[in-house]
Amino acid sequence: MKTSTPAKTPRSSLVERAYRAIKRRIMDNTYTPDLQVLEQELALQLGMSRTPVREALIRLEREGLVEIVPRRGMRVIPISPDDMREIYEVITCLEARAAERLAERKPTRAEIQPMIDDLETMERALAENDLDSWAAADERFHGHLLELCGNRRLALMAGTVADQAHRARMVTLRMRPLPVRSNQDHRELVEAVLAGDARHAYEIHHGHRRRAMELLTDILRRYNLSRL
Amino acid sequence: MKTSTPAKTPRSSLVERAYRAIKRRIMDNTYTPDLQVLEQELALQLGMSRTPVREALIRLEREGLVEIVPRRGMRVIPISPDDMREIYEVITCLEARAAERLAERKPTRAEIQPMIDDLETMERALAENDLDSWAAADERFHGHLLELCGNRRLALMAGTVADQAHRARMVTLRMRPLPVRSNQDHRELVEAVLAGDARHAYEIHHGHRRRAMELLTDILRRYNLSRL
DNA sequence: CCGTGAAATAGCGTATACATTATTATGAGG
DNA sequence: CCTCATAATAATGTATACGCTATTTCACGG
Repeated sequence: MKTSTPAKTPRSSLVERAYRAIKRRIMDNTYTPDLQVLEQELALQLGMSRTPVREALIRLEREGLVEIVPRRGMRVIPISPDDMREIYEVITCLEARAAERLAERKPTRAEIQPMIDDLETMERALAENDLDSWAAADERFHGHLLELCGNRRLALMAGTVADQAHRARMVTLRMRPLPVRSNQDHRELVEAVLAGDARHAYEIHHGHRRRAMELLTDILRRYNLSRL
Repeated sequence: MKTSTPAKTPRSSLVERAYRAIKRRIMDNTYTPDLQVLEQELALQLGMSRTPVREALIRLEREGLVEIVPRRGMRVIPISPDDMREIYEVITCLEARAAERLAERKPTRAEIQPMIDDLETMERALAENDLDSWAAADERFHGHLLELCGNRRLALMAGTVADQAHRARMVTLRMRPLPVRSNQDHRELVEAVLAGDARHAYEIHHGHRRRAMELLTDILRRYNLSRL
């Protein structure tokens, strides 16, 4: 009988490093949608050969972050108002269900402490007018909601599609009104979850995301940002 | 199984061929979850080198169909009752929204003709007790709903996660009661869509998928199928 | 100056080579 | 016969090689 332990994938593989590095540069807008970056160039910058770079690019392509154009290299996929709507529609369905599911589980305060921490960070950040810190905590809050909801596939998909909108959200961060209502929504969600009121949790979060969608698509349209 | 080929990539690329071939074998249960298939083996069978095989496997891994275990090759991911629940939960949110969206658009009968054709095929198949033909039309029906809903990201995600459950659905096809209610749901959905009644379309489809979820998870549990 | 086609170039897709490392096999000692 | 250390093996992860073809360059005629 073989007592073979499942071999672990090396977390520090070159593919993994390439994936992370390229993804980071996409997220922080180092690579903009008009820029073409060649495989060879990436390989050179990352100090590795084209092979792991290619494999990382395939992952990023599947996540909807880049497009691989033969002979042109990779290109970050730009976000139009319609894309934003598509993305938020998906997020809205999935996260609202996550909220509902989490509330159904009637978690203890300790279990959702990460969300509560994020909530408090957001409130402090808003009071101090620190939008960057607010945005970071907002993303963590939504991430924790997904993590805690208990459906890994749902979490993965919602996270993937949310990442597609990250750059656009950052760019528009200062074109939005202050996220006062957002913070209210977050607090109400936490309360509904703690109360185990699944229906209410669903409704709150659904409305929360839907309003964000309207807000963002409006901004993109108003400022004529069709290829963010 | 539908594999949208990015127009840019030559449809005859080896990666694409490998992807299709391996995916087909997974879907029709040629490769079962316990079977380990090595990269080299796949390459040999497909008459190509390991490189395109690896790239295809990365795609399949991102779609949640296989796991790549270093030194053990690829392994089809088995479906447990909990997995089935996760999958159907995602499908339920997304497809219900797709139905709602489609109805909102108030499409003409001609626009949704593909769905109507599938519907009729399903009704005929059920009358003739041809379950395989029914199942194929059922998949096409849901695929067409997604295609027509007008949100490509939503369609892609729902399709991807639905594919994860394909094998399990096929295996349990004959353990279910006859899909009489299913056909009713489908017809009602089409009618609600044609009437432009978005709310109703949402409710019908949501219930439809939720019932399917309960049915399937029950069957998996009852027959003790924990690694399908 | 502009359009056209041939030649040059570049970048990719795929194959192959190679080093690393987990797994299996081997063997000695108890 | 079993245990543990060590050697052999195998499959991967990554690098490199190479030919194909789209794109660009460039010469030349209109």
